[in-house]
Amino acid sequence: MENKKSAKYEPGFEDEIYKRWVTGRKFSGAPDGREPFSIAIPPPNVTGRLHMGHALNNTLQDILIRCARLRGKNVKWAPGTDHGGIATQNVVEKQLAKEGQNRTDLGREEFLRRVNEWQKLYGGSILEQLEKLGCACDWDNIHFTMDDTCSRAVTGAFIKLYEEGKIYRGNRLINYCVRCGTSLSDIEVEYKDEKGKLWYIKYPVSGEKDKWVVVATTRPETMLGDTGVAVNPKDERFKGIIGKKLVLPIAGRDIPVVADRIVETEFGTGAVKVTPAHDFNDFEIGARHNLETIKVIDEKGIMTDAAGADFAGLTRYEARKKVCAMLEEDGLLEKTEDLKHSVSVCYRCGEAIEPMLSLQWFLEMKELAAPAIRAVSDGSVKFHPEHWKKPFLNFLGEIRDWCLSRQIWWGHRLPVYYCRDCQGKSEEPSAGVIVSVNKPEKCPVCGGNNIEQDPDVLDTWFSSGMWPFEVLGWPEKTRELEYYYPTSVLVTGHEILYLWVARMVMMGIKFAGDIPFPDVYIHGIVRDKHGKKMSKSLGNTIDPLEVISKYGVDSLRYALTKQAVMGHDLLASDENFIASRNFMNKISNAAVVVQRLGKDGAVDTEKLSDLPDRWIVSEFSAFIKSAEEAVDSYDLARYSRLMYEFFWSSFCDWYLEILKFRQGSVSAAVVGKIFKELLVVMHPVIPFITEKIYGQIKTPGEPESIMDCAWPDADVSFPGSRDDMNAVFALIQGVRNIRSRLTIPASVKVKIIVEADDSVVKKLREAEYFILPLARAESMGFASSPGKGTVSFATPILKCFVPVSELIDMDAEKERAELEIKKIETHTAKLEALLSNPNFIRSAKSSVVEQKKELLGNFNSKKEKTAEFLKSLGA
RNA sequence: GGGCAAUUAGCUCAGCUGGUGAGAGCGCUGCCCUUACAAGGCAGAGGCCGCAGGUUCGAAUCCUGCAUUGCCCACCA
Repeated sequence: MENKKSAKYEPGFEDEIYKRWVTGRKFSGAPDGREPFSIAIPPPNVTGRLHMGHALNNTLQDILIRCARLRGKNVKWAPGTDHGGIATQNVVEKQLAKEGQNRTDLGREEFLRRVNEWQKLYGGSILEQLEKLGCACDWDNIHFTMDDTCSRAVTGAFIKLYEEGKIYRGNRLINYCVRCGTSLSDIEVEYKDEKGKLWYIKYPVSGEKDKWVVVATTRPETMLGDTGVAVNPKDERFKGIIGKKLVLPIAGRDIPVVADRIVETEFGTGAVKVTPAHDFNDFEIGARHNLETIKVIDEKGIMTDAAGADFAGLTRYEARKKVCAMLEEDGLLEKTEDLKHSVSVCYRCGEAIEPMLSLQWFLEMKELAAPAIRAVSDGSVKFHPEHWKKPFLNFLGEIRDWCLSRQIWWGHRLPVYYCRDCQGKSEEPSAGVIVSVNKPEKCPVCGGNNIEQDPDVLDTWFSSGMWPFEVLGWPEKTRELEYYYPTSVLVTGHEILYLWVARMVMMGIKFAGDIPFPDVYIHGIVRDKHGKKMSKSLGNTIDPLEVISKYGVDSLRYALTKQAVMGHDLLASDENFIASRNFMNKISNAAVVVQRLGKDGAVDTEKLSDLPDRWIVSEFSAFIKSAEEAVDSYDLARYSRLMYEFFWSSFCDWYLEILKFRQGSVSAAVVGKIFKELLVVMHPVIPFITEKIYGQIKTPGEPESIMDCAWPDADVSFPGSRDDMNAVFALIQGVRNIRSRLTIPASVKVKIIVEADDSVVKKLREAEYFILPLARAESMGFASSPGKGTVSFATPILKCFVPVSELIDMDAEKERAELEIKKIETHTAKLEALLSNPNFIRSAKSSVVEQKKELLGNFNSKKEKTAEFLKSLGA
């Protein structure tokens, strides 16, 4: 105790604590009579490595979980991983490529074996990284979107939807990524602004000399698949040409001119080439006018035979060049213009999407969306912040059918089988289709055994859409499902609102019979210190694990949380982590003081007599209340800022400083109690340091772990204590201000003389034991005639004089006093005007009026006292 | 084209269900290694709260318009 005890915050102790939590089964949840609180983790991809987004997302969840647990709820945080279809397949394929192989070399079975192997080896590392973060996940129940439970759920759901006629197979225009080799749903497509060109091409009118229609296009290579040209029916320029035929250049085919309202007269030439097989608009135009569809680009991005002998086998980009060259040669290329337009790209690899006609499986969405729309509209599902509600509803309202099938191998294979014999007998798309959990022995129609399973797998989002009830055991009617579903809240970023959240709401209502969660807490994204989005290609990523080893997990968690203001992105910078680390250091050090000050013990906080005790207890209660409110409204940034403020300013800067000068043991007991309870309240955000310190200061009868402590009560407070303390603070700060202004060295003690009412004097006497040391004063006297050579200041309830004859600068002091009076006058003038305004008196709440009156009184009182001081200076 | 958000101290951001010397962290200035903490303490400087209107007794806070930035959605051939 006599030796200086180093309390520097040195991370590195966390793993051991985490191990204790796990072996102590602190994270496991099982149904009981308490109120449940559950969260299904947004499952990271098995390929994932912890990034700042994960760190933020999981820290926030962990805070909610730990908080709920401390506040007496039965919590369950269900962890797990997502198989991540395309993403994972891409990763393994890349690895194969390094070995000079590709997946077709291996064959489906062997490839899947490799992915599984890979997944087993690396898939768990993301979860280990969550442990590093301190996440209180229920590790006894880890799920994986391709484990047995999830697979059963997925197949069951698919079959049910098929039997209800919501899943169908159709030849439709879909988005296809030629690099990933699969179709994508419309929301897996991203748009990128690009500088492109607009080519103006002449399409000669069939049978008429020197007459042509000029069309503008950004993709000249698709003209090989043109089966029409469309113009707006109201466009006067094309009145005579509608219904005529044009000769498609290069191909030489005749194509009709049709009128369609979708065509903008303003854009380009007002005439659009129509390629129904490779453009969504064109597809619709084609459908409306019975135009042929000619597929000129295949799934590999290569021109098909239908593109003509000159082009078949070329890539789409080679074809573009050649088409342009040939048009130029024929004099049919009128001009080209630069054009900025948006290009659709694959959200997994960034490759340009090729819209194409393709036979795929779709899920009819309108009916599924309807109850989800209702749930969001009536507030059964709420968004925090609320402004996401509108775009979410908008998405659901305009939802299109979901292309479910993916032409990759890694994923849930469609539970769809084809009887090749029956298929051959009919043109019907449903002919020979058998949807079944297992491969049927024989065809139920023809009895044959020429049966093959569909090679495609399901969109990975289909299985994650069922996550909140999959993790609780659905379709089994488990006790957990019964007890923990719906989960309490979903914590996620906004980038997967449609891709994932919307699907969960729809599937939850459809299959689990209820919304999956009543609250969706949407946080921002973590950017670099310049506000740029972090990306590997920019090289500006910050590895949370590095931050953890450098500054400690708690520092990372705190730094992220304090910035997690609803609706805002956050910045990851060293400055932030350092500030957090300093906070941890302060806590470590405060623990030393608290321990030295002594013992804990039973304290009746309701019978405290010492002002600072009464004050800190009241402040603490107020803090807890605000902290609870903050957590209940998912304002975790506020929660963490509140704890910082209370701890640093109220607890350390004032209370601990005061206690150093207090005799007796009551305060020592109070400080122990409050500090311990403070650790409990801070624990959800900074779990490790609080557990560590708790372990050091806990007394024998108390729980082993801070996780089992009770959340403190917030109902003790002493009404006048804040005012009284503020008055004392004002006195101390006034004296310190004078000391600083006159650069009185710390070693020199001053005398202070106070002029005040008896009641004030009495309180100051009681507080004298800490006023003197904190103001560095040797004595505090009470008098009304301080004599010459003093510097002074006033608060509303007292005047204070500090004799400093040899240091005083009369002119400067006068100036200060005059300035102070002027400042006060500007405020009193405003207040007086306000209070003499009958409208204000009439309309404002009486409490506000009272408050203003008091404020004016305080100003006046202070002004009066300052004026007296000015007078004494001889002004 | 439509929608949403942001704009407050040199920097990064709180505050915004209207109530009156506008807050924090970092940075800056001055004094202090005062036996928890220099990763600290104390005291300061620094803000027409984006611009222009409006509502109100009262606006950083509500409304309208504008500007700048960012994001989302859309059938920009």
